[in-house]
Amino acid sequence: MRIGELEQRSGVPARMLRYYEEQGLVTPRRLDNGYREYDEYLVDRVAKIRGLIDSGIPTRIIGNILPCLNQPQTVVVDDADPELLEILRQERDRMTHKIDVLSQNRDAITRYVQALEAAAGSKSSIVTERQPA
DNA sequence: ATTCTGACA
DNA sequence: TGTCAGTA
Repeated sequence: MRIGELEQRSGVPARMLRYYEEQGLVTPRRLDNGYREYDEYLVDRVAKIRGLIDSGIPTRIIGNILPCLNQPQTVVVDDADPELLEILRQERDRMTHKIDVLSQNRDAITRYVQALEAAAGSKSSIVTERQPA
Protein backbone atom coordinates (compact mmCIF):
# COMPACT_ATOMS: atom_id res chain seq x y z
CA MET A 1 0.00 0.00 0.00
CA ARG A 2 1.11 3.56 -0.53
CA ILE A 3 1.65 6.16 2.19
CA GLY A 4 -1.87 7.55 1.96
CA GLU A 5 -3.51 4.26 2.83
CA LEU A 6 -1.10 3.57 5.67
CA GLU A 7 -1.83 7.05 6.98
CA GLN A 8 -5.53 6.23 7.22
CA ARG A 9 -5.09 2.72 8.54
CA SER A 10 -2.52 3.64 11.19
CA GLY A 11 -3.68 7.15 11.97
CA VAL A 12 -0.08 8.28 11.65
CA PRO A 13 0.40 11.34 9.41
CA ALA A 14 2.32 10.74 6.19
CA ARG A 15 4.70 13.41 7.40
CA MET A 16 5.63 11.22 10.34
CA LEU A 17 5.78 8.04 8.33
CA ARG A 18 8.46 9.67 6.18
CA TYR A 19 10.19 10.83 9.32
CA TYR A 20 10.25 7.31 10.76
CA GLU A 21 11.92 6.20 7.59
CA GLU A 22 14.54 8.93 7.94
CA GLN A 23 15.24 7.59 11.42
CA GLY A 24 15.62 4.10 10.03
CA LEU A 25 12.59 2.72 11.88
CA VAL A 26 10.83 1.52 8.72
CA THR A 27 12.21 0.84 5.25
CA PRO A 28 9.40 0.69 2.67
CA ARG A 29 10.16 -0.42 -0.85
CA ARG A 30 9.94 2.06 -3.71
CA LEU A 31 7.72 1.84 -6.76
CA ASP A 32 9.06 2.72 -10.17
CA ASN A 33 7.60 6.19 -9.80
CA GLY A 34 9.46 6.70 -6.54
CA TYR A 35 6.36 6.27 -4.37
CA ARG A 36 6.81 4.37 -1.10
CA GLU A 37 5.26 0.89 -0.99
CA TYR A 38 4.48 -0.41 2.50
CA ASP A 39 4.08 -4.12 3.21
CA GLU A 40 1.22 -5.34 5.40
CA TYR A 41 3.44 -6.16 8.37
CA LEU A 42 4.50 -2.53 8.56
CA VAL A 43 1.02 -1.54 9.71
CA ASP A 44 1.64 -3.40 12.96
CA ARG A 45 5.18 -2.13 13.16
CA VAL A 46 4.11 1.50 12.85
CA ALA A 47 1.58 0.98 15.64
CA LYS A 48 4.35 -0.27 17.90
CA ILE A 49 6.64 2.58 16.95
CA ARG A 50 3.88 5.06 17.74
CA GLY A 51 3.35 3.49 21.11
CA LEU A 52 7.02 3.77 21.96
CA ILE A 53 7.15 7.40 20.81
CA ASP A 54 4.03 8.21 22.79
CA SER A 55 5.82 6.77 25.79
CA GLY A 56 8.44 9.41 25.32
CA ILE A 57 11.16 7.10 24.07
CA PRO A 58 13.41 8.83 21.52
CA THR A 59 13.34 7.38 17.98
CA ARG A 60 17.05 6.79 18.26
CA ILE A 61 16.48 4.33 21.14
CA ILE A 62 13.45 2.80 19.45
CA GLY A 63 15.77 1.67 16.71
CA ASN A 64 17.64 -0.41 19.27
CA ILE A 65 14.41 -1.91 20.64
CA LEU A 66 12.88 -2.88 17.30
CA PRO A 67 14.82 -6.15 16.97
CA CYS A 68 13.31 -7.19 20.33
CA LEU A 69 9.85 -6.91 18.79
CA ASN A 70 10.45 -10.22 17.07
CA GLN A 71 9.75 -12.52 20.01
CA PRO A 72 12.44 -15.25 20.18
CA GLN A 73 15.20 -12.90 19.19
CA THR A 74 18.65 -12.98 20.70
CA VAL A 75 19.74 -9.41 21.21
CA VAL A 76 23.35 -8.66 21.94
CA VAL A 77 24.44 -5.36 23.42
CA ASP A 78 27.86 -4.23 24.48
CA ASP A 79 27.22 -0.80 25.97
CA ALA A 80 25.12 -0.71 29.15
CA ASP A 81 24.26 2.95 29.67
CA PRO A 82 22.84 3.03 33.24
CA GLU A 83 20.75 6.13 32.52
CA LEU A 84 18.98 4.56 29.57
CA LEU A 85 18.52 1.33 31.48
CA GLU A 86 16.70 3.17 34.26
CA ILE A 87 14.49 5.11 31.86
CA LEU A 88 13.46 1.94 30.08
CA ARG A 89 12.80 0.06 33.32
CA GLN A 90 10.59 2.91 34.43
CA GLU A 91 8.71 2.95 31.15
CA ARG A 92 8.27 -0.80 31.20
CA ASP A 93 6.73 -0.60 34.66
CA ARG A 94 4.41 2.21 33.59
CA MET A 95 3.25 0.06 30.72
CA THR A 96 2.59 -2.85 33.04
CA HIS A 97 0.46 -0.69 35.28
CA LYS A 98 -1.38 0.81 32.34
CA ILE A 99 -2.13 -2.65 31.00
CA ASP A 100 -3.54 -3.68 34.37
CA VAL A 101 -5.88 -0.72 34.44
CA LEU A 102 -6.93 -1.24 30.85
CA SER A 103 -7.65 -4.91 31.50
CA GLN A 104 -9.90 -4.05 34.40
CA ASN A 105 -11.73 -1.39 32.40
CA ARG A 106 -12.15 -3.78 29.49
CA ASP A 107 -13.63 -6.44 31.74
CA ALA A 108 -15.94 -3.91 33.35
CA ILE A 109 -17.16 -2.82 29.92
CA THR A 110 -17.57 -6.41 28.84
CA ARG A 111 -19.81 -7.14 31.82
CA TYR A 112 -21.82 -3.97 31.24
CA VAL A 113 -22.26 -4.78 27.56
CA GLN A 114 -23.48 -8.23 28.51
CA ALA A 115 -26.02 -6.66 30.84
CA LEU A 116 -27.17 -4.32 28.07
CA GLU A 117 -27.45 -7.18 25.61
CA ALA A 118 -29.43 -9.23 28.11
CA ALA A 119 -31.81 -6.34 28.72
CA ALA A 120 -32.23 -5.64 25.02
CA GLY A 121 -32.72 -9.30 24.31
CA SER A 122 -35.48 -9.75 26.89
CA LYS A 123 -37.52 -6.78 25.66
CA SER A 124 -37.10 -7.03 21.90
CA SER A 125 -34.58 -7.70 19.19
CA ILE A 126 -34.47 -4.24 17.67
CA VAL A 127 -31.03 -3.52 16.25
CA THR A 128 -30.26 0.02 15.19
CA GLU A 129 -27.75 0.58 12.40
CA ARG A 130 -26.27 3.98 11.74
CA GLN A 131 -24.33 5.07 8.68
CA PRO A 132 -22.26 8.28 8.35
CA ALA A 133 -24.19 11.17 6.77
C1' DA B 1 -5.62 13.19 -7.52
C1' DT B 2 -1.40 11.55 -4.95
C1' DT B 3 3.25 11.44 -3.60
C1' DC B 4 8.13 13.27 -3.35
C1' DT B 5 11.97 16.19 -1.33
C1' DG B 6 13.41 20.15 0.99
C1' DA B 7 12.58 23.89 4.06
C1' DC B 8 10.67 27.07 7.50
C1' DA B 9 8.08 28.14 11.81
C1' DT C 1 4.67 18.37 13.48
C1' DG C 2 2.08 21.22 10.06
C1' DT C 3 2.33 23.22 5.78
C1' DC C 4 3.86 25.33 1.51
C1' DA C 5 6.47 24.94 -2.90
C1' DG C 6 7.41 22.90 -7.42
C1' DT C 7 7.54 18.22 -9.45
C1' DA C 8 6.79 13.65 -11.47
